[in-house]
Amino acid sequence: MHTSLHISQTDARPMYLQIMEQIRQRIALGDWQPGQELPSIRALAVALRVSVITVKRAYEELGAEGVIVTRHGRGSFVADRVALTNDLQEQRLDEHLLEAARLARVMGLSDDELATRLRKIKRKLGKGE
Amino acid sequence: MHTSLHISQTDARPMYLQIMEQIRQRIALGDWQPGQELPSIRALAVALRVSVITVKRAYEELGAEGVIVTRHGRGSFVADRVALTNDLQEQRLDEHLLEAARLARVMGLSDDELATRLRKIKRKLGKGE
DNA sequence: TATACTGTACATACTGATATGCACACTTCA
DNA sequence: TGAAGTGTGCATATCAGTATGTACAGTATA
Repeated sequence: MHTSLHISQTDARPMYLQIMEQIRQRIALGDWQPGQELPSIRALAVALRVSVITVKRAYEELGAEGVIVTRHGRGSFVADRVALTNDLQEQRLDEHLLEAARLARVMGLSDDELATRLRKIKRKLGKGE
Repeated sequence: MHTSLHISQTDARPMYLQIMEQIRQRIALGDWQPGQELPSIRALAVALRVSVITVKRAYEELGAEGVIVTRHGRGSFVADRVALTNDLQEQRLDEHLLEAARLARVMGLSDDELATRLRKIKRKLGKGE
């Protein structure tokens, strides 16, 4: 199954978030298909040199988001219809973007300046955390 | 001087942040003028029923932002040239962009997708109002 | 049904952020 | 100079988030 997920020690974000993100990405890329079984939490824990519980937490939250489905004693699977982007998150994203756009207009920022600002912040985000 | 700052217990954000924000607002509104002395940390601590140290922390961070200036043994004062209206807006803009970037990453959105989303929202904003 | 896989529950440890009290240092001015 | 006002340093308490190991429970199948 060559999971090839990995934990970055230099990444300040919690491990369970890193795991969640990489799984989301695998699914988004079509690398892992709907219905397909995910690595067991034990197997993944060993591969990542991380506690079972940490993987469990990642799976739990992905389950709550509807990205995967977990069955006691059976395993975890990519959800059939993957609402990969949570509606709630999408709504929050738009709220922040809208407020940002409003402020930018008030401050007289051009589209380019705003876009540049966003890029800069994304860079910092990727590096710092 | 009727400070009339207050701490909301129902507000989940830390007290020192609430204090910072209210002081920024007073200054932005011109309620507190450049050079004007702020309440002493002790006085404010008593008024807000909060520890001296909590107020100190708020003042420290406002000092680091250049919004106020603190002199040992003298007191704290509104900074002389407070480009606060703009700084404040700029800060809020960055906060929204940062949160948007965070969400986008969590949702697995690419840079392009995020930028497109922002453009779309800006268009709608320009038309609607 | 026994075995070897699955996931789960729980008690605990560690860390960083937040909030605190009190003794101390600086400044002003009567 | 001393009293009364400023801010500061430090040791500590509390809490939420993160991470852990191990004993337990469900499922499949030889």
